[in-house]
Amino acid sequence: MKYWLFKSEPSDWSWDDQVARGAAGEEWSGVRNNQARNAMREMTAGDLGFFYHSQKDRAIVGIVEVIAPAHPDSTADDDRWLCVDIRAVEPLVRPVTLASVKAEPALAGMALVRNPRLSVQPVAPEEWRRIRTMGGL
DNA sequence: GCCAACGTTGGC
DNA sequence: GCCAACGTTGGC
Repeated sequence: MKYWLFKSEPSDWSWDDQVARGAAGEEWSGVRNNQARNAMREMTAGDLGFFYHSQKDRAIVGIVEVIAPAHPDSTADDDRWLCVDIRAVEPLVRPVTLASVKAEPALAGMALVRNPRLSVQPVAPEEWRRIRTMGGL
């Protein structure tokens, strides 16, 4: 079981959009970055991830589950890009803001803090537990 | 709206 | 293969 973080602009694809897809989930398509692609390649069905809103919100708002491992991204014009399928599991009771992540020394190593532009990134188990707790779960 | 950080492109 | 120029992302 591994943990991840998926970043999205809510005006583009929001947590509410994700929830609306229900158990069928949705392809996490459109990733055009090698590091993010490599992260998705390591995912297996059953892995869990945080759903993060960038831009105006800047907060982790929910938990998602990987329901299909990496496969070619049909929205790409060549075959080197991949996507996984994810479904919404549950929202955080309280969103965990980027500011509160940055304020927590134990989370200073997260890619969210160190490399804000990486849209799909791994999360360490201890980071996962801490953010879940901060989010009221 | 601005700008820093990063990735990609293309000339050499 | 290097590196300058450019485009994009995302925090502020």
